Amino acid sequence: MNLVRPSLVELGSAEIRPTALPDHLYAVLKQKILSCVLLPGSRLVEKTLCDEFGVSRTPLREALNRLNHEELVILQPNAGYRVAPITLAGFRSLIELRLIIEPPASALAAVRATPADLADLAACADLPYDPSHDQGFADYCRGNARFHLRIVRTARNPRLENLVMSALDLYQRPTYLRVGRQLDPANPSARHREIVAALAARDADQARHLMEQHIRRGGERILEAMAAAGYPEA
Amino acid sequence: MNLVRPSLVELGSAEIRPTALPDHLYAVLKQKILSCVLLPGSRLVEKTLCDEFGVSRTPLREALNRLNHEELVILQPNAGYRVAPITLAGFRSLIELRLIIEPPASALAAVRATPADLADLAACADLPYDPSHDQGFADYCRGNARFHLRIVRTARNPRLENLVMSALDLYQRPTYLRVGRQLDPANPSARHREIVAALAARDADQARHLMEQHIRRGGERILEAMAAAGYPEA
DNA sequence: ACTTGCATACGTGTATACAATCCAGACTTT
DNA sequence: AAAGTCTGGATTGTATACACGTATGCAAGT
Repeated sequence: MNLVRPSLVELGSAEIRPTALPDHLYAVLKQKILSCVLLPGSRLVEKTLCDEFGVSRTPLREALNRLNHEELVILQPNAGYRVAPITLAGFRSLIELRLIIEPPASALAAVRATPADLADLAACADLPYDPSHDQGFADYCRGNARFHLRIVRTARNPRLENLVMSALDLYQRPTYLRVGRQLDPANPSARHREIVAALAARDADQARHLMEQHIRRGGERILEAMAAAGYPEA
Repeated sequence: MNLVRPSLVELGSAEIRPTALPDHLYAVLKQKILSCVLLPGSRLVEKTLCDEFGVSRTPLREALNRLNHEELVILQPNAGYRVAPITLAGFRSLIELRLIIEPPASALAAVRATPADLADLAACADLPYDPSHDQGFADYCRGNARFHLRIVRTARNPRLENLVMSALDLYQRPTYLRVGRQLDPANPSARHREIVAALAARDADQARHLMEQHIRRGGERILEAMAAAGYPEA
């Protein structure tokens, strides 16, 4: 490698020693895909990316393989890579997954939350919601994901946490494409606060129920917007 | 590559064209790890494995990376690979995951099952249970996994299917170590048939409930045996 | 005897060269 | 003119050589 590695824009995080090359490439590519800087369906060529990042094919291929197994890029053997397309069926299965995992995880969180968790969650619940600017919209999306992830973390099961993290990642892509952006009715902070209140009251059933409603409504809204925008079924 | 690739023992499956090298290595290593031919904690060295399989490091590393991300092997940077250890906490989180996913998936299956699904499931429900021989025990484990996977497939959500597949894989390892083998009370075929009956009756709630009981009991039994066998908490 | 420092060997991390495969376009043939 | 085939280029798949970091064993000093 003969190029200085560009430092990953990492908000707040210390980033002491330079990240391992494949991890770094993975993170950057993933960010570009999730934020639709690399559009769904666009072609990815190893050589081109190597030149762009100033690395050889070996670490890059490791990153692409990882993205491939997470279904963010598609690799047709001996043919090439493409950024995974966005489909209605794919998004539906994602909503279904979230509906299965996050409500029970919230119920667990109601049982297992410490006072520190609750304080943290209360701080995460309120989101800055300013859809008039791109940056404001992006901040809102990240804040929303952070809240949901923080809930699952409170359930104290690392497997669940990883799963939801991955699901939220995939979830952000249609959102970033501004599908359903204008349809956003109101800031979901109110609903978030209700959920936190249920956790604080140790009301597992209520937490489960509120989370289910919350995810279902948001998912249906985006799904409708996607259908209206003409995304393919599969 | 100058060596004939050993064909993967694939029961029934056609295996038309030779599998891609990394996929093949991944499958073989995974099988060895899950069946505890490669014991938890044992060291894996790239060069050694390369010689053994007659391939170069590139495709092998791809397989190891995949296993690493699935938490079947652990890689400490610049130090080496080890087969992931088995811990009580890890297994507990796995049970919790199955308890969250499979019961709702069964409920979905009750709604979405076709007559063909039901026939298939009925055929999968009965397991050959002969714990007196190693082979009989292994067959039982595989049959059990196949049944649970067939249920989830009936839910018609590929994401759920992949998740449960991965969870069942990890689940088999403690079982293969014969932990809790002698404690096995009876063939679970009866419980499986009850679940299939609930699906056939389109009784989603009953299917969910039965599946939850089934997983909880099996999990607790293995967990107790693991604790008795002295597996570490973490 | 125990600790500390260094040298060496071992194993992973990266780069690059080579082989196999697929696709596109042009040419030939019917 | 249409269809089939062949050839060239592009891109991934694999192998291998080199660079770097880490651990281990030995020796010297306390």
